[in-house]
Amino acid sequence: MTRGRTVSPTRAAGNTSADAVTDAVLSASRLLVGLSARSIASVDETITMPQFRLLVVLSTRGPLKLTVLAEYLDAKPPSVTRMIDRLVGAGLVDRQTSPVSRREVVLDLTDNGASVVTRVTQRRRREIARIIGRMPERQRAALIDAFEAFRDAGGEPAVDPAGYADWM
Amino acid sequence: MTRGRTVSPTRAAGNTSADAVTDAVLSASRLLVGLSARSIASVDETITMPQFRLLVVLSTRGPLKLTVLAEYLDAKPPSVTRMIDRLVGAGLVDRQTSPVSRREVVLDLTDNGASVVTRVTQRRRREIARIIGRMPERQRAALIDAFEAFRDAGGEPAVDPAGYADWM
DNA sequence: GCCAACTATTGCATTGTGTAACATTTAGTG
DNA sequence: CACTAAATGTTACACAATGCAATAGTTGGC
Repeated sequence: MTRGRTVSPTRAAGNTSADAVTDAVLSASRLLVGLSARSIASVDETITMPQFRLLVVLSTRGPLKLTVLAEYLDAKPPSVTRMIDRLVGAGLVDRQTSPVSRREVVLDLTDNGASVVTRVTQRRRREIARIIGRMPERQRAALIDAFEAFRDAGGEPAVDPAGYADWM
Repeated sequence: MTRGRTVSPTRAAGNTSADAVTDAVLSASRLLVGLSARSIASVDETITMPQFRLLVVLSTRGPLKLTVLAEYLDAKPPSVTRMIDRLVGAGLVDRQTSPVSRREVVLDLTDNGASVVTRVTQRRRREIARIIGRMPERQRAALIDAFEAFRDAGGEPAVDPAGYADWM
């Protein structure tokens, strides 16, 4: 009994524009994920993607207590406790008991941690700029418009009240 | 010494269109990743994203031996061995000693595994179609064009010779 | 003042990941 | 043909990320 072999599952029977969009976004995602990983590695080989994402959240949101940080990361507190353990060990995050409540802790970037975020971000931005530079001029504006439309249609807040670029 | 607090790191000083593109693609990625995760969960709560990705590779490429599968997944053989252990245990993958060489194994989807891929893919496509349906008509074509241009500028092969939609 | 709720941590389990060491099998070479 | 080298997959060990359950300490309400 031989199962039919499709060239690509998303291009199988019932092909709609959903497939083309999926492939397009997925390709772009692959590209950016790889690019981000390389940007991180170029600054510090030992920092993982989840760790960098945590640093970015602290960078954008400022000092946070653990439960709030966990919410932003969409993770559970135990996970975050352990990640923080490692990042404190690496000298990238500072953990202090809250001055207002002794059961809370306040997490913040160290200068070192802030520096990592800055350098990785700059690196990534440079790489992306290089790619955009190779795109046809006409496409550049269209790219942003189209994807913002997609994002809006998908239900993600058009503008995050607090600034929201912390995916990785 | 107070570190400056930027609203969004990618929008910090030196703001270029790279930032807008990054945010746009990252938002779209977030959207699709979440959507994919939900599509997988709706079919089988126990299947993880890396596992599903492996299933998709087997679905698109057909039976593979372990080292080749590992290459497609950009992973090392030991990782794949263990993932396969679990997927064989779950009845989604079939592992056979190769008929041509007794040191090779041939991995392939079981009917059950193929069914999972089909159902998750359909589900995901349906969800994406719903989102696209909410987009302004004019944007739909622009979306695909723009992202293909971005992907091409990023160096990813414009058309994968063997069909290449196995990101997750 | 005591009990309930909150906050973070620790214990335990699972998955994914990698490097190094290993066993088995195949291929090549003299 | 015999022996060695390469290929192939697995196992051993280590570590990051993740979650649930249990726990310790703290705070707040009544």
